[in-house]
Amino acid sequence: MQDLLFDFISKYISISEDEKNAIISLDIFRSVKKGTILLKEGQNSKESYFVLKGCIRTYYVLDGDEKTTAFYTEMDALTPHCVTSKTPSQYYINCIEDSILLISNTDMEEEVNTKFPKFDIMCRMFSSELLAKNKVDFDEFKTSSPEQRYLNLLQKRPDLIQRVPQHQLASYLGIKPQSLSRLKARILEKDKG
Amino acid sequence: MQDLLFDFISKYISISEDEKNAIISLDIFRSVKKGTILLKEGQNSKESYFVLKGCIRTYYVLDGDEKTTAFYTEMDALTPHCVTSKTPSQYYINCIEDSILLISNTDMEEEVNTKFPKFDIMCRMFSSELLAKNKVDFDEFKTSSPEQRYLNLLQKRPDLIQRVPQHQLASYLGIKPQSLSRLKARILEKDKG
DNA sequence: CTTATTTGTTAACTTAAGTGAACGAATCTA
DNA sequence: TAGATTCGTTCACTTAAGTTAACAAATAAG
Repeated sequence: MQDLLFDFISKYISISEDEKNAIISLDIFRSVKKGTILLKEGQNSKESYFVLKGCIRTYYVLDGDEKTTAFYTEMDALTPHCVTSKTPSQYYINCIEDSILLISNTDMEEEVNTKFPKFDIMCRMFSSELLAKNKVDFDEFKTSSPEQRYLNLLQKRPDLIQRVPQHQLASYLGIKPQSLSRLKARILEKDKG
Repeated sequence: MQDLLFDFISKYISISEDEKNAIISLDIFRSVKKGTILLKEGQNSKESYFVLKGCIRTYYVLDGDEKTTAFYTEMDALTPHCVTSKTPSQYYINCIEDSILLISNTDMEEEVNTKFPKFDIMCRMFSSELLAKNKVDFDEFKTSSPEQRYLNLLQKRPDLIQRVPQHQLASYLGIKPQSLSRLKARILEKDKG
């Protein structure tokens, strides 16, 4: 399982056996049960997550109901806003499948930098890449209709549509569950005719 | 004008006079005229931008018309997706006001790191903060209606509504120009009644 | 196994966004 | 300055999403 992580890191920087052992010694791999709440609204967490296996989601509670805004699956990383801004979290993080996560804490930063000095460089490459990607996703969202967004998701992350409850998918697509049902029926009708 | 940049950097790391001089010696400050196209679709640019004064926008050309997806104003930074992904750009970048920009090139990276070793650390802090913020903006967009998005913009970036053409604002809000006009009229009507 | 809760779909109705066209007003250009 | 283009708004009409409610299927709880 850790090999997945090292393969991932190798995409950005070269990594020695010593560094691999140093990372393992940090003891940051966690097995997390489906349903676990990793972060609650109002909390001041310092934890970041990297998904090795499974799925976690972020959601807001607005007017009493949940609005799911993102899913993180294999090889996705998430540093909650509250960690960088040092303000209470506006949203929840929830583990929706039995998962294996890498959980790091900003308090460990000094230790990480000592044991693994290339950490900053790697993070800079990684987070600037993620930022650019996130912007493109946002652009795509802005410039397309709900139906196009659904079709796009079907292309790019077909697994999500299978592994995730529809009502969570709906808010992820920026619409209501009823609209998602209708939209899917509409598409199916088109394919027939 | 450069003081603006140094004040900005100081929010993340401490910076010495020597380092300030080193940054100035990189010769990266540019005055750019309104209307200038900084990046075109299909180009493989290595340039990143930091706005000291003025405004630049990113836009796509889809089915022959422009879709504006973002505006960058004072103290905003933009590394185009093509720079990190090393693939041709999907979008344009356009200077929409006479501006003063800091323009850096990935070819300069080695020189920057020599002259200003804290650069990586600063970038990591900066881009991970930006990433988290961008996600929150995306979340907000997903969970609100066009009208709410407009009212939200009115609160958070009232200057944008003044300084930017309405048809560009419309696609930034994910709607058509006609819908933006209608939506504004609707709000005005509500305020009266 | 039975009951309660959650989840997904369908339907009727309301509301708002998309579309295509028209029209001044502002801006640019020759 | 005259003519062309761009820009913002309005209108009538179409299309699709929001809303409220009902109901069946799947899942969880007792």
